[in-house]
Amino acid sequence: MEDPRVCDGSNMNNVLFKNEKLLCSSEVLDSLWITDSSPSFHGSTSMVNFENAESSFFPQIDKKENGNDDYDGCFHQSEKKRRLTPDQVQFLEKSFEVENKLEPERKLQLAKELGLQPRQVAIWFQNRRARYKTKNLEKEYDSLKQSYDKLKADYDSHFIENEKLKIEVRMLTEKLLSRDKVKRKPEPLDNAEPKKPNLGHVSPIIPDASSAKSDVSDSDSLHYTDRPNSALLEPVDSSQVFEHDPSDFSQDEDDSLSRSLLLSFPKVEAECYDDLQPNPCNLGFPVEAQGTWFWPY
DNA sequence: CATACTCGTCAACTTACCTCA
DNA sequence: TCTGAGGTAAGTTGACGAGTA
Repeated sequence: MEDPRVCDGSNMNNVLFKNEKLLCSSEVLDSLWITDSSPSFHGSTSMVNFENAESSFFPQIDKKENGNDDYDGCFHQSEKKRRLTPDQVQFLEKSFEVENKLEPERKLQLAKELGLQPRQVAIWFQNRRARYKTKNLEKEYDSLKQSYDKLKADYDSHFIENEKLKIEVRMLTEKLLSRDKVKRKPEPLDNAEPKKPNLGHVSPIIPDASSAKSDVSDSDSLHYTDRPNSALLEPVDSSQVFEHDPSDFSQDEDDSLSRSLLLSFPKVEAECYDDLQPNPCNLGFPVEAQGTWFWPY
């Protein structure tokens, strides 16, 4: 059914790689190019003379349906649209795969081979590029959605892990504080009183366990007793807090652990999630998910 | 050299037609 | 047979670059 003149490999190559050949051989171009001997192409009048055309594509177009009157008329703009034949489309597709842009020379060559007007070829390429772009966008969307879903899953698992760690920090903090209270009990009351006036301009040091936000940040200030005015910040002698008691080795260990936890966790969280926020796209997270990036301590 | 004009091409959008479930 | 949806060829528009007077 296919005319080997058009569809055999060598001929296809002549069309598809014409541009390359153009660069190296004008003779090849001449042989491919419009000549008087070409029965299927006569420049701008090619559509008028198709009755004599021997292109394999063209006879399928019309003779089935409309006879010779429409055979010519099918290319008049007033006529109804006609689909390209599968062979024509296949040929154009192969050409598109090679190069999706259409140089004028190639356009004319394809038009000649397919028995179409150069304008039809140009339009086909324009529409094909548009379809290609649409499909590409769909693919891109799918891939982005996949990435988003994966990131979301990661985020969710990190969030859960983070919640667990926060609970652990809170428990350890409370444990630490209750131990401090036990230590302070034997102290005479008048030792603490002179420091009361300072509390007026200093935030309370004892963290409120009921306030989630104060848990970590206040715990930080509790232990930064080496600051210059730490004496003013501390309601009790800081030396008592960090008093080294060789007899209570396990407690010391516990204290160190608590301290390191208190100091390090907020940092870790900040490092983990701060880099999510500067992303201008917010990684595509929905607004409701973005709200949880600001941890309520 | 700068400017204005023409021409060809492109992307984006729209319309009209065809096919098929 | 009718109909609506989807695909596709072709039209329209505006932007852009190259060539030219």
